[in-house]
Amino acid sequence: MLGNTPPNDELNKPYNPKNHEEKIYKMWEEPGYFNPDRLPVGADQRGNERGPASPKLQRPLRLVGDEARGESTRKTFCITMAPPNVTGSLHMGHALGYTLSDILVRFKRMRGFETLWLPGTDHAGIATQNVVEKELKKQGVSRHDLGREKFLEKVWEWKEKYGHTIIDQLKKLGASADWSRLRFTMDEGYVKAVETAFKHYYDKSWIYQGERVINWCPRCATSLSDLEVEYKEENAEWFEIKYGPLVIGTVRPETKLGDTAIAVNPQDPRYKNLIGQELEIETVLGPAKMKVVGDPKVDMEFGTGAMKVTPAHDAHDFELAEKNNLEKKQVIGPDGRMTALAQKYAGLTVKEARKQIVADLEKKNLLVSRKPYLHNIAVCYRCDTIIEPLLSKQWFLKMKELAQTASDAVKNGQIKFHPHNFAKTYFDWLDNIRDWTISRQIWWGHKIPLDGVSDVLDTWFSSALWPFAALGWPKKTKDLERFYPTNVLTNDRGIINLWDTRMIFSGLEFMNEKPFSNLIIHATVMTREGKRMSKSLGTGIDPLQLIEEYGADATRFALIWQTMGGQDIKWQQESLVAGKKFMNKIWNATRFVLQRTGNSKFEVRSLKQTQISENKDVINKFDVTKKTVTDLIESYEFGPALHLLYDFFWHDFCDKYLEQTKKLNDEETGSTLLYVLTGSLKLLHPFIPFITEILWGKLPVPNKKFLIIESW
RNA sequence: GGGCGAUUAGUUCAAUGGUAGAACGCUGCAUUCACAUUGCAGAGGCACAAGUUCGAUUCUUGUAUCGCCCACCA
Repeated sequence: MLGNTPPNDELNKPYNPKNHEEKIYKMWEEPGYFNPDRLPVGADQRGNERGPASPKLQRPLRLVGDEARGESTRKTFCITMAPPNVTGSLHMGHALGYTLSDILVRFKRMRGFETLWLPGTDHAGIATQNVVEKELKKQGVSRHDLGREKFLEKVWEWKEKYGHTIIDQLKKLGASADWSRLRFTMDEGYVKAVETAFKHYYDKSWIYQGERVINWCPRCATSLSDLEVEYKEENAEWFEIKYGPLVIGTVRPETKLGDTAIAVNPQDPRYKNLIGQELEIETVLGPAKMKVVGDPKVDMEFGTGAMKVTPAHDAHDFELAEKNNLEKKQVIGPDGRMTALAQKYAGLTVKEARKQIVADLEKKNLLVSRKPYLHNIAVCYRCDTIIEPLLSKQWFLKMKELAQTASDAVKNGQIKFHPHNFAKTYFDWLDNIRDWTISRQIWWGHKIPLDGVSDVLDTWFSSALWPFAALGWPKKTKDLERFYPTNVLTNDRGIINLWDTRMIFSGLEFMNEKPFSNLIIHATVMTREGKRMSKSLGTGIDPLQLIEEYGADATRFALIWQTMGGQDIKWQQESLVAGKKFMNKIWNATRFVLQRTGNSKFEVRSLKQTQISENKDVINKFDVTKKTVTDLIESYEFGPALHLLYDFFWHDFCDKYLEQTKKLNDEETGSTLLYVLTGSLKLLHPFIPFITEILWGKLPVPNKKFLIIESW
């Protein structure tokens, strides 16, 4: 079988990953070792051969999938891969997260579990639509020129062409995911899952349509959830404006055209006697009448203590208006321009209107003061455009009960966060939950399954179903039965509430069972200075370049080497050097052992009778190391596990024992060398899979399989 | 504003209620017999203050600095 042969080139002096990695990956993938249905079972008793592995030594695979199911008693282990965006390319955060998953998956596979790492990609609504729109723009075409149907065709075309980029990159990293099960959050079965989920909520009356003030991105022309809004500091101006007998402050004078009331704190001695009165107020649009309402949320200390109420353009004011039955005047439209209600300002952009209105206020002698003011502005997380809070009709999902079940599942220990601290982020969000705006006014996404609605669902609505939808739900598939609930999920802390929380309540709602037992929140890779890596700031490091230059093993080594107890990694290029050197050490130690044991009758298993105390020492030390490393991986302490292995292999095995054996030349030392080396390669394999597999192929081990499927 | 975490060698990080370790870097020596991507040796460090303790880098409290998350003040 093509690619099923270990590389038979000689072990040249310097280790060069480039010569090997691609070949090795094919050797794993083609026989189906990533696929739990095609894993060989049990030990093969046939061979007594020693010496380097030959392809003949590979025994035929016995299937453990559907065919052997009845008799299979092996336990399963499943991770559903956090599906990267189809628009994505691998960044350091991915590289770390996926390496961690791969370590666990390889470890469990070697421990004899039916192991599935289920991969997929996410359609990433707004992100993907933006990418394709940008492409079209180069040709001078907008999506509106094309129309919805044609535009969607273009997006699919784009997806077919570029959507696998990140998958190819994951393979370079060594990810042992079962690509034969690859899913996409908009593939046929997944559409069915989303529809089923929507219908379920709808029938429960948890999905409703309503008019609310939502976050609106004028550029993307869509609503956004609170979690999709980011804040930026901006130097603005603070205006104080005469409001009849009162003075109110604002940074956005243009929204005052939509004011329908004034709010004061009922405790405020200055104003409380005004509550309930209707004031005659001179505005830039002439005289207006405005009611004064009392609300304890008004901060007496802030500004003048009197607050204008703009129900159509502020979420809090909206609530106030609901409570007090106030009129809602929409003066800014979805295009970011003033509406007809703004009268003479209609058609102006927000910015233009502000300038004009301030000038008019001055003319009318209504502007009391203006001064520089530093504040936070809300911007779109995708395109950085300033968010306009707008009154808009959207679909919402009621969160109260879902939040409760999600909260309970973590409180009662069904689902564990690692590190546990992050559960706090989760509880805080759930405790202050608001209904989820699930509709988006873009074209690329899951259509809301109701007649006559052109909106699509928030991307996260579909991702929320991932752990079971990717296993086949709503169909009752064997995979679903076999692998759900999954064991572990790994991702960055940035999406705890965007994604993890929503998977948890979705799993509990649709499967009556948690989606995973352990949630590993991995470190964030920062720059050496401790700043966020960001493409736009040019502070990012491309893991593919590292793989190209140092090899996947050294890159994985460097990532894990720096993953210690703390949460952030300040990326150090030096750990790559350490990794590269370590690879070389392993390579050469193996060459040495082969020189000592090649063409001989050394047996891996004969060493237990050894009488030589030096041998005992190294063997005992190895056994302890093995036990500790196993425990560390089980408790997700990957960095310490790797440090321990490094220390043992380099300083105990190479520096001490290997040097000693140069003076001796008997069978016991040869066997001991083999015992410790082969054992070490196994322990190292999950971390640095390529080099260990190559070297494994060279060692005289009886009944040898590929290392990836050897027993731990 | 609220929360979480960090502060240890030149740098990035460990460990620890009683001699503080690693990697990379640095200095010296050695070796070409697995590896110069080497070996051996060496220099070099617990943010500050108070408390608990026989004893604190470790526990408690406070201060300072830094980072991250959440909220968002009209």
